[in-house]
Amino acid sequence: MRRRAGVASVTGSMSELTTDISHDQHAVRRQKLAELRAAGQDPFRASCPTTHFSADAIRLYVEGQDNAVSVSVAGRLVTIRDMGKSQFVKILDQQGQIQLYVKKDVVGDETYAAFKKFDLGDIIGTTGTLFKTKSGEITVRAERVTLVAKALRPLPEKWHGLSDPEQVYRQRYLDLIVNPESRQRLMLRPRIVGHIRRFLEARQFIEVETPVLQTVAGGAAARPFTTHHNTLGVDFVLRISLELYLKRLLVGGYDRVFEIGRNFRNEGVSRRHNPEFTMLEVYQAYSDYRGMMELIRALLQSLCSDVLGTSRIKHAASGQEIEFGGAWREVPYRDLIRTTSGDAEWFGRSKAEKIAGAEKLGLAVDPKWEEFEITNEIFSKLIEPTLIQPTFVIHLPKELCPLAKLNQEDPTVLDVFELCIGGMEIAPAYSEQNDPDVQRQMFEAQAGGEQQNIDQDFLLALEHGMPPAGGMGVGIDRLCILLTGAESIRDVILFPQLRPGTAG
RNA sequence: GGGUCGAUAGCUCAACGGUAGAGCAGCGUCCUUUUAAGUCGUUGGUUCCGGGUUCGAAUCCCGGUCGACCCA
Repeated sequence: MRRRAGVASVTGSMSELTTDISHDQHAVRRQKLAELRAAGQDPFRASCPTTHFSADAIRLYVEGQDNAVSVSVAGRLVTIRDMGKSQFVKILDQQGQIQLYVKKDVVGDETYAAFKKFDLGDIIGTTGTLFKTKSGEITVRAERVTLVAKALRPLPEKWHGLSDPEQVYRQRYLDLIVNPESRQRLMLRPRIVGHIRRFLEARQFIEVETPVLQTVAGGAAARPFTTHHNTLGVDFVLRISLELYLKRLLVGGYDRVFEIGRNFRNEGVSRRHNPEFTMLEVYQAYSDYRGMMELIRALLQSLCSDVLGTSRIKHAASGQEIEFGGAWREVPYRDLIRTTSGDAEWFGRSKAEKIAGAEKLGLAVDPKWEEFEITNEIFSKLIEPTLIQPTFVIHLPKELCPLAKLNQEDPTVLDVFELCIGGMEIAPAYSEQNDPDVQRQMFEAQAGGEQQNIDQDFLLALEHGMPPAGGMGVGIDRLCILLTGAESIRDVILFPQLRPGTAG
């Protein structure tokens, strides 16, 4: 990581007193680069026409018909098996690896001599015909091979790959080249996101983009990042949620709307938290939280069948299998609290009794907390981690969210659910509050003395009339953790946030 | 922010108070269907950084940097 290539050493054992750089791979490659240039070759070509990616090319092979199909492919040289006058090598492209067979009496002496100087890591292009080797691997019999871009640094070891987590994250490109499981996992994410887009578009949802730079960070309770606009002379915050702008669009007549975008929260970094993370938020006018239940279940089940090809996924942390098929468990928040606390009358207890009860359960409780916070500590510490199978926790207490509608039969709870899977909150959804006066009261109660943190423009929009709607947020990173069986958010984010440091 | 653990060759890892090693990669040789290809030879180190203890430190102690895990 913080090491540098050693300087070339001078060895007196050599016949002339020359600098021996044979141990210094960077210097050896620099020298090869200089030789190529001296010979009038371009070690960094402007282009390299190809006809196929690797897997597509392999699919063209017709059984029993060697050398019938010609392809041009390009990629990074990742394996070399040198047998003197012929070599088997493998190149890696976007689709994976393909083997090339480079034979001296096919490519000619001059090309073969040049090819022998190629290094692992170089990017090369080739044209040739497909055949099957005697061990059954479909391979390109190279007729031409060209160096397309020289690599001046060596690749990590081929068998163990790159395992230092710091280097994996800082030099993700190396991880992607040498660790196939990382490639697979990270390439699954765009397929998941693409599927979500197509799923929602098929249901007539409109995708939009709303501001990242905001004057009030609304829609969630989190510390924002602050920044500054020079010519306007105004401080901005980076958004912590998408909610309030998407609801403005409900007012504006976008009846089904969604955004997949980055949120920023100036809080801790952990296995489940990255300072910037991706949320899907979706709003459907004239629906409600129960409509969102149908939506998320259909979405996740279609992801399982269309992208993953299975409805059962191994949960890395617990070792259990998560079953996404069928109907999902639905349970009121208060029932879970009563069961876990072992106290059927929990919600009738005084604050002192709740503190004593929570401590008896082994929880550290701050006496300054409100009663609902003490209760919610039981949920987040003792209940949520145990909800491995998909579970809709419904009817959360009204203090927990100022943006949802109260239940009509029991106005102490909300018409909301929290979808928990794999011990994580995956998707909260609400029947959205659309009464501007109730919304204002909820904001004021939540803000306490910090009235400047209330988004007055949003309340003005509500006064123009917002249709009733179901709304839902889905943490895309957490969903990817779940669907890829990853253990950490850093394994599903290409470039997770680290302290500044130097790679290589 | 607190606790625990970690950093040694380009990469993966040994050595745990007494001459810093191996495999892969590199360099040189043999080999025209290999699959971690094989074969013979060989180079390569500020042991993360800075102090300290000791006759002697990769190893023990203190401080720092970066990372991992747990907790807040």
